[in-house]
Amino acid sequence: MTTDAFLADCRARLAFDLLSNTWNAVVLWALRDGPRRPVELRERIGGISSKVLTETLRRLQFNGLVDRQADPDAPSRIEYQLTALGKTLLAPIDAVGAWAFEYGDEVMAAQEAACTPDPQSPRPIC
Amino acid sequence: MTTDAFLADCRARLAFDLLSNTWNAVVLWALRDGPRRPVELRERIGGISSKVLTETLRRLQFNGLVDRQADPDAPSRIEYQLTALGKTLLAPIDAVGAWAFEYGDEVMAAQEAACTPDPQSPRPIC
DNA sequence: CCGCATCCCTTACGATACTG
DNA sequence: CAGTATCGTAAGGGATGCGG
Repeated sequence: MTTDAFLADCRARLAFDLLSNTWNAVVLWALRDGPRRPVELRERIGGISSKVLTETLRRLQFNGLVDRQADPDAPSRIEYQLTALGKTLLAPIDAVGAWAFEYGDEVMAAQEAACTPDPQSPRPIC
Repeated sequence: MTTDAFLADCRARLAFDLLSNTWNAVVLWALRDGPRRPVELRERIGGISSKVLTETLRRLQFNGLVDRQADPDAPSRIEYQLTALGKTLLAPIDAVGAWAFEYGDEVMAAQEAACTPDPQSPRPIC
């Protein structure tokens, strides 16, 4: 792959920007099984306000990852679903999620260790 | 994998938090080939200020992904390198980067399309 | 060169309340 | 239920300058 060039302002930054916020990846993931209504998404996800969910969906829509559709019979019934492009992002997201499951404990352990620091090391963040 | 549970406040969020800022992934990537001094990192990366780089490295250090070492001979010569844990994150990062190389064009195309909108669709972000 | 201290700005995010 | 409008806070990030 030798994606070394993605430093500076290479194209790969684009994907990191897509994942550089709290909710994009989570919402994409919540849509993995098929179309979902906003209220369903909020239930599945938990802890996301209506406003932020809408913002996130607009952002994903803007980037071509998500599609918005109103039920022809009941136009107030809205559904969102992944586009073909959006589905292709599930694999990388899954890779990140799988990593977390495997190494999440180590990260938390490191955080705790950093909070009871060896006094002579350059001070940690905490 | 069925990481469906990572919605709500599951552990998988941990990894997304790690990648939920502009520079963490980029700096990790810049360290992939071995130890680097801050000045080297800034050259490789481009567009990152000294202050922000330091903050980022502290953050990564705090999460156990990066290690800071001073040259015993010249203590003002500092080097950072990936920890074993940090190296394991390279694979998921690579997955994201590879995705960007493959689909980045489509994202940019979608962005442009959203900026010259079909007037009757729910307004895009722009 | 390292990295800390300031200052300032922008934006994400959250809570709440309100309209169709 | 879907979405918007406000308001407020917190944090990321950029620019600059200083001290070790």
